Amino acid sequence: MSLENILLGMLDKPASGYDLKTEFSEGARHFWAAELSQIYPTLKRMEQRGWLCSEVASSAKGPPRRVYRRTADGRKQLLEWLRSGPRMGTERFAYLAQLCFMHELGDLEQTLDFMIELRSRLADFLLLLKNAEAELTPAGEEFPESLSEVDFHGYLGIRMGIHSLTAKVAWCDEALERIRKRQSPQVVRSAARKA
Amino acid sequence: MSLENILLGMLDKPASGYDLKTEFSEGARHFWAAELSQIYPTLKRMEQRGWLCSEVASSAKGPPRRVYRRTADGRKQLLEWLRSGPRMGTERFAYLAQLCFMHELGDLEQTLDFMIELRSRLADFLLLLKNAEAELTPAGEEFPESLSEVDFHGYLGIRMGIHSLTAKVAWCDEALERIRKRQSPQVVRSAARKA
DNA sequence: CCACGCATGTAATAGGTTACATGATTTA
DNA sequence: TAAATCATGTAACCTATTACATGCGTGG
Repeated sequence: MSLENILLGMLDKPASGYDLKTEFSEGARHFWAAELSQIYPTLKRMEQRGWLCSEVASSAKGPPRRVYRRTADGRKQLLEWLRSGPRMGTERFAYLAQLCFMHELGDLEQTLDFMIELRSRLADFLLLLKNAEAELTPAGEEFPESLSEVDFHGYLGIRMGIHSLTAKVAWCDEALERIRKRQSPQVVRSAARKA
Repeated sequence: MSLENILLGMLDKPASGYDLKTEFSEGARHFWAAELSQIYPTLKRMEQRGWLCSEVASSAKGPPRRVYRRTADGRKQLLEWLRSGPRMGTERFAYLAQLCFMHELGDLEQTLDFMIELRSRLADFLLLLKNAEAELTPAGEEFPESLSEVDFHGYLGIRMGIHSLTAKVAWCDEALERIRKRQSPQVVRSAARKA
């Protein structure tokens, strides 16, 4: 199960369920999503299996926290997963499916609106990743050779996301142009002369 | 549920569960994956809800086929989904998570092997999409304006996949170079002079 | 005192995978 | 006659989402 292994990977430092959820939300973990209601039972199950251990620590603000750390067995499990080769086939793009069937609406205007909204959402996400990248990038140094092993791998992951999202946003723009051209060829041609 | 709506979208022509599975596997439906064992019960459930109707037809080869077609209610449901705006947040990239935690192995050589394998898998998939694109592309015509509404939308979807995968493969190459540079800076620098 | 952020969880339901079970027809 | 392709499904299990329920501490 991927989530279990991802949590093991994130637990290179002790953390509570709440901490882990925060990490998922902050965009650093752009490759996966999980809700608290899934994280809590998963952590409990992993502890029962002996991959984690936990202790309750009182918190400055709010109720006491259950802090997890991974065991030797947990780390062993993580390494196995890492060595098992790239796990593919979990990709699912509902929005692409929607686009492909959009012709059923029989109205290109709605395809256009859809693509405008999609572009905006993808661009927002891209910005998030670029911020994460900026945090890793120290100014005026030999880069990325200067990074630690941990940050170097994080950097590779973030860059993959940035490349893919940049390409998607660019394609949204091209698609928008094609749709507008299809709607009214003349208008777009004169707009193109201005640009 | 996305799968239900996707099946509704695919059922613009009558088809059996087996037919639909074939369509998923052939790469034209690169945005989603589903197994037969999920498709059959889903179709049954949708028929009970009145979104589909079915009849058994004998087949030339093999046992008789249950052929589904969508009802007016089914089409209504599809249109609602299409009008609900882009469905985001279902993306999950297990392989990116693996890459980010790869430092735990403490051996860049394994990161390298991982990226080589990943690149090869992504490139294979890209080829599949390019073939699908070629099937839509008639030679020497006004393109894509000449396409039907259905094919135009399919074309947009395929192009999105091609753009994103091309970017990912390119990033694999850049990542491989960075990893090699980190392993042995001198070797790569002399190789770069040759190129 | 109320809203907000911190912090934990459960229950019900929905969605998805793997393994199993069956059987016809065609091609090598 | 054995393997491949066509064709349908069930059962057990695992994974994920949504809604609900609880309660502390701080700042306005």
